[in-house]
Amino acid sequence: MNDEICRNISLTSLRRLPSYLRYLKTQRDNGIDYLSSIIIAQAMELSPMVVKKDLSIAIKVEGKPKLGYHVDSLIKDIEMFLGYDNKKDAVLVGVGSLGKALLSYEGFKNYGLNIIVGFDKEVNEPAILDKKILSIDKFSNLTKRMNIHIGIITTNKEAAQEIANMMVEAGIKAIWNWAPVKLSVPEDIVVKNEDLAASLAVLSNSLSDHQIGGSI
Amino acid sequence: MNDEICRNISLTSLRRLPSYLRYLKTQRDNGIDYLSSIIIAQAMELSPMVVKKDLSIAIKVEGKPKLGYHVDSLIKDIEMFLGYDNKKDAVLVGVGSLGKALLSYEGFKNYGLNIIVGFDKEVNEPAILDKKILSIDKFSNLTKRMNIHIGIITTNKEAAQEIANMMVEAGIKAIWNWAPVKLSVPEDIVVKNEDLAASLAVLSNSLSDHQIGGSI
DNA sequence: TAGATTGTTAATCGATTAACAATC
DNA sequence: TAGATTGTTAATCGATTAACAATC
Repeated sequence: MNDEICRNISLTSLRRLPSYLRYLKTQRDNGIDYLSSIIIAQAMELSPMVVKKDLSIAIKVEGKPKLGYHVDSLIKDIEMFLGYDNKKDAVLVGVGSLGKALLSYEGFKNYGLNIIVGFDKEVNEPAILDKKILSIDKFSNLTKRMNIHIGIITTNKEAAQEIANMMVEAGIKAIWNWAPVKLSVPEDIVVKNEDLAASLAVLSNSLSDHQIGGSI
Repeated sequence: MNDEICRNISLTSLRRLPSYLRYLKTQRDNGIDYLSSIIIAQAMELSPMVVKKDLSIAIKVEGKPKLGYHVDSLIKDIEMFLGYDNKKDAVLVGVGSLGKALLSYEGFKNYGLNIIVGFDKEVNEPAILDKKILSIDKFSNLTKRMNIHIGIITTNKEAAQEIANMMVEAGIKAIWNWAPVKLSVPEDIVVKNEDLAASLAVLSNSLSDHQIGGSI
């Protein structure tokens, strides 16, 4: 009766989309025009059902029975869905070794993310590759002026909450937090925690005696 | 009838354990002796039920009705369960900016991981902090001799598969892969992919119009 | 046309949430 | 004892898997 019941986009599907993209691009570069869910599933070690469900959330150009999915269209659709088409600007605070690593990571531009500048308390070097490093004093002003909505925190855990507050004040809407703390932010701010300890726990567990059920 | 049916340890529970640990340690340092699931849940923005279920997978010393959990015992139990008690040695291949960041990340020692050495094709500096950097030629020999079972790949995507093969040959059992490729390894090798693109997809999605249901 | 693969609807499975007896 | 909080067993919820009609 109600057509507006929300489309079921699962978090796990969303997480898998970037890896489909990687695979599809390599196949496109090999000159492949069409791929079936069966082939994709084999290559990515998933079941064809999962592939079909996942792709269905992003797809505009439907697959063709017997042929499969048109690779070029599929890539475009997924990129569109993931927002890789319109580059998103981000700022980073905390130019330690991790901050430097993210600032110099070339891959982000493929994913629609553009870290335009790094901030730190002390500016020891003027830039990392082509990214300027500025004093934290200039954060608010620049972020507001450039209307930036994504902030990346790579400070130590002591500074993280303070930086988060500053980000919120400056109009940041989404925070990618690499510091090992739980940030408290207003409800409308999205926080994605990159928890190295949690990753490690999963890996470590797989080497121990008491093991969780599924695959990682 | 069958007592041996596997205990249900969920992946999500496992991932949350490190953050309990962080919270419990701060509270212990504040001089708190007992904490109830209700208090913990509030602090971590979970429901008390989730807390009780999560803790129950790791716990040896039971909580006390009316009082709650004994913080010290709880910390010890979780650390034991996560294997933080016996430090695990790991080796890292690919001393680019990301590799350097991981080599110099102080936090790992709290999580029972000890990256003892970094390898690269070209050795531009002899060490990062106290971690030696060695030529990749020495990988197999050293890894076998020291009987190391965890390998971290922070190379570019072109080199990753080759390095994975080398690791497997040298007796590595678990691989933490930061390169954006799907590695193919024998079935008994555990691979944990750290997929920056997937993280970013989730963050990015939250800023867009078509949004997934749950919280991140 | 026959065979293969699609998108979708129904069944299964597993994790989260709720309910509750046990107990300090 | 009464109240609070535990651990556990049952109900709900959501995602994964299976089944199948539609179609190229």
